[in-house]
Amino acid sequence: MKKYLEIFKRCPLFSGIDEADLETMLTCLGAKVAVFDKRYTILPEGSPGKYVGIVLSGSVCIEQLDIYGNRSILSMVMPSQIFAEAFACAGVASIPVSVVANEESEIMFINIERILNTCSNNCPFHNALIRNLMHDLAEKTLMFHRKIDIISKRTTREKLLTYLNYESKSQGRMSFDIPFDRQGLADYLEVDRSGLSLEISKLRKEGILESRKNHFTLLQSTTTSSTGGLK
Amino acid sequence: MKKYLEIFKRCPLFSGIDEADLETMLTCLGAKVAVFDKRYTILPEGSPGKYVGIVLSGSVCIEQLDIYGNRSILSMVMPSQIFAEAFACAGVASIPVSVVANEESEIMFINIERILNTCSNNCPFHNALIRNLMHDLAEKTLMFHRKIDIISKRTTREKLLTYLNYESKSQGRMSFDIPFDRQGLADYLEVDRSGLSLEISKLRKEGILESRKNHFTLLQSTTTSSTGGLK
DNA sequence: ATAGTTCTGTTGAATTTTCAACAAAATGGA
DNA sequence: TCCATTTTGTTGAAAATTCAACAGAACTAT
Repeated sequence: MKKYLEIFKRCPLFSGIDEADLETMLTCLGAKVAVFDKRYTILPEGSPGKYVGIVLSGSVCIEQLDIYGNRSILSMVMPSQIFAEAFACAGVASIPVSVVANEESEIMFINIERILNTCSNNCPFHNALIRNLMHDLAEKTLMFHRKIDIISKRTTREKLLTYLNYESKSQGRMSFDIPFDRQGLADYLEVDRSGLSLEISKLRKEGILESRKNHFTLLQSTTTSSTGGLK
Repeated sequence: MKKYLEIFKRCPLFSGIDEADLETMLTCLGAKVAVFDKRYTILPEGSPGKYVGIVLSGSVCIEQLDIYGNRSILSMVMPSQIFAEAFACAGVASIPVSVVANEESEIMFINIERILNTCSNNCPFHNALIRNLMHDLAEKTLMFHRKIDIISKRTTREKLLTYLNYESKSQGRMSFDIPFDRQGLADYLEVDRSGLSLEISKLRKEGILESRKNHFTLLQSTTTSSTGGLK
């Protein structure tokens, strides 16, 4: 477990927990680690919501397939972030999404019961973990607010620019990578891939952005949401 | 406070708290009640995220206006439900939504600090409240999953049917009221109002549903999401 | 290096949405 | 009850999206 120390330090679930206590705590929580190949479905839709997942390396994709096979991406989860905690905390019988490895990934699982129920050892950290879960869930709610703000826009262009502005703001620069390929970005923005490619081309020709693969550069303070945003 | 007892009993924030302790607890938490007229903006966008709101009567609308004045409705909050708790728990400086009274409404506010920080009286209920908040936030996350599932559909018809199916399932009947008027429903589904009216007419003519004002009846097990859903 | 596979950008046609405008219906007060 | 206001349904035109198909680029594995 030593080798994941840097991950644990940044993990919202463990914030405020003393490094020295981590190992005993993880043992007490019955944490298990597993490795998954790229594209492996870690938790298929319908799985019981019993475990909180922690990405130790790689990345996973929270997605949903409709009856036609169209994929909707809810979020990407990067190292040190957690997933499926909402289903676990709400105690849902079967989760409404799939969790898929975006690349080879190491994942740690903790049974939520071990977190919520104070154990026989009277470990002192349960209350801290619950507070951390509460804070994390509040942040996740904000994340969904942003996602809804993005996909509630009526055109592909507006969705894309709103997304890129959020990404730019959160990374603190005008030039940044995004964690999606084209199809992935389309599935996150909930639009058609070819229409998205077309729109990116147009924006490039209009001098509003530059892009190369999954690297984007915004060329104007295109604050779609305050300056008036380019028609 | 006595007259709100039934509300408090059903409020997710207070679940598991003994009736007899409610009054002292609310005093200790510094809970304040205020009444707002229909259409009054209870918390404008940009307000500090300091308070958790509890709807005692009436209903409020969590909404967002874009630069063109288009309204997006995130959710309706009914009596005994709470709102703005995610902003409070995440400690955001300014909330990204407005909270508007949908009708004359009585609202109770509690400063989140009073909940999170154990007070000088060493009140025993802080841990219970934090657990309740955690659970509530997990449920809110599920609510947003449903909302995203709805608005990620590509056509107005699919959005509407997906929404009505959720509503039907959650109310446990095929005939039910929804908490929106036409414009409100359009703003929740993130579509054009006139297009929505048109689609409702079509569905009625096709014998898929009946509707009268905000009362809808689904005439087929239109499980848009499992049976195949009508073209 | 090469062959096969996957990803990305382009195009045109069909479908759907948005927008504006207006009439009919419903609502709320005086 | 009647008037004024708000809400809802309809329509046609313009704009945008989706869909299918394909070619070129990029990537993988041998």
